[in-house]
Amino acid sequence: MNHIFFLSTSPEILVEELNTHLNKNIILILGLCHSEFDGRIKSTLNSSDRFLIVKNDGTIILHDPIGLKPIQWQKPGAGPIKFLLTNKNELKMETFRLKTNENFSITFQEIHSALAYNTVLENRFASVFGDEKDFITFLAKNPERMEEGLTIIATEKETEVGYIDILAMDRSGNTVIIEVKKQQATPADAFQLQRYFNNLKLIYSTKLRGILVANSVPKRVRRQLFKYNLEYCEIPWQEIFPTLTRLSLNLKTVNLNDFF
Amino acid sequence: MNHIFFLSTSPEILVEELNTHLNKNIILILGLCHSEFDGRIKSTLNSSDRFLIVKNDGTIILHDPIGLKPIQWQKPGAGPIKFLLTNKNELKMETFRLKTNENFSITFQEIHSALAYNTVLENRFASVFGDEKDFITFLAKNPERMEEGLTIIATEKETEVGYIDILAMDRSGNTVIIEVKKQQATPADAFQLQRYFNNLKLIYSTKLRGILVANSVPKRVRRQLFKYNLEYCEIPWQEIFPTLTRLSLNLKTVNLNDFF
DNA sequence: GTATGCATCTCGGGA
DNA sequence: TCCCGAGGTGCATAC
Repeated sequence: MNHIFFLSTSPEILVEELNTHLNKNIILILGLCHSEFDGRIKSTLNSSDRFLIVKNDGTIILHDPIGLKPIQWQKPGAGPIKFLLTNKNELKMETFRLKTNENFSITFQEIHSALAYNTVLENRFASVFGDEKDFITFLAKNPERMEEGLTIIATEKETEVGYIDILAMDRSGNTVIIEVKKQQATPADAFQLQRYFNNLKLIYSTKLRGILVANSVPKRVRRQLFKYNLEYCEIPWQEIFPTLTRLSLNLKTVNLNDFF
Repeated sequence: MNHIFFLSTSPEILVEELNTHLNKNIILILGLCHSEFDGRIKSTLNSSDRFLIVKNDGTIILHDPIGLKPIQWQKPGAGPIKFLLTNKNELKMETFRLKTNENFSITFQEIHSALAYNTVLENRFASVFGDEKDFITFLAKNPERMEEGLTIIATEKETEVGYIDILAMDRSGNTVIIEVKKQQATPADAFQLQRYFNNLKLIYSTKLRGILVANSVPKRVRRQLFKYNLEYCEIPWQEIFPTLTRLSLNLKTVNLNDFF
């Protein structure tokens, strides 16, 4: 059973209500507010109609009428959050995070609407398919997509300068460093490969190759790779992975049919 | 004047109401839902109590009861968004972004609460102090914080391999490349400096130094820098800048340049 | 429009 | 805990 609590828009009443709901029920407040965050950065907002969410884990999210990212926020785990009345009888939220010395305060000059609610059914499981790890797994199982005759040695191999996505060996016995990017390659990606290459070159001398695998590789990045004797391989993962998910979904159906 | 519209929790009525509010008023729905995003990645959520925001610019934000980041979302500018009834009489939201071939749908098995509101006062101005640019400005005015006798030559200097944060000259006439990070340095930051260094080495030969300025520099990054004859300088910007903001607030009438 | 780099990045994994 | 790198990164800015 879920409960919604419609709260008062009068600050004096609301502040009491909020302090009973805080950390127990999720709080939503719509109103005219100004605010200030002072910590890792100092950010000041003038009066405007905004929308505040306060979750039970201490998450604070302040939204403007447009845009995906909140205009100000606080990560979970900071607290304690305090609701109080200013000497002008305005509702004020305050919080302070000791570790990072962060202050966050919001003052509501007007409350348009406020409510609290609790959730009973919380199923936080999310299945995700198609991230870089899935791409690496796919490539490790299908190395011929990159080059014939590749043998996978390791994935996520740790080195002094970072983790190498895939380490392989080619037909000619060269060790091959493979850096994988789901998206279009950037100059920074090429430098990342170069970083691994330079580090392992000290060990493998000339028997070493480096390949940047990406959804696409712009000319600028190709030239850069060429300059350092590195290679690239374009594999359109963004086209491949939807096909794979459908295949896996089809297989799941077959398994279910076996049960009936 | 601001308006709050409390909407029906009956799907049949709600779907009509939502289609009148869509793109005009911000919509909030609390309910039990499952959902799927299929585009750059495939993400599936099982039934759980969640909280949906639909803004007028097409932003869609779906929040779990905990956590800062939405569990699923859509950036502004995609649309069109559609609300409809499934054959089970459930409220369903659908949207499709042609350009990136992204599908996003949310199905509510139960509506706990729904409302819409419009905002009149929208003052989106936010003042921010303390980002990397401010750090660079501070260092350019206080080069002795990094090293005695430094003369600033340029900031944001463009090169073939990117922008150099600060270019300076030391007492001995060496050109100094300075890469600035507000936060803890990462191996990638060290390599970025190395990029600039290698590029300018062709011009300045041995009369060139590189310094990574950061809030802190982990040992592994120090070793990496040392290996390539690069240097680092730890400056706790996170401690310095709140002092600066307070000074500037107290002394607005005084010439700030006196302090820098 | 694309390219580039910062971000109060956030988040999760691994040592 | 710190460190490290991916992200449906988002987002502003420069071109």
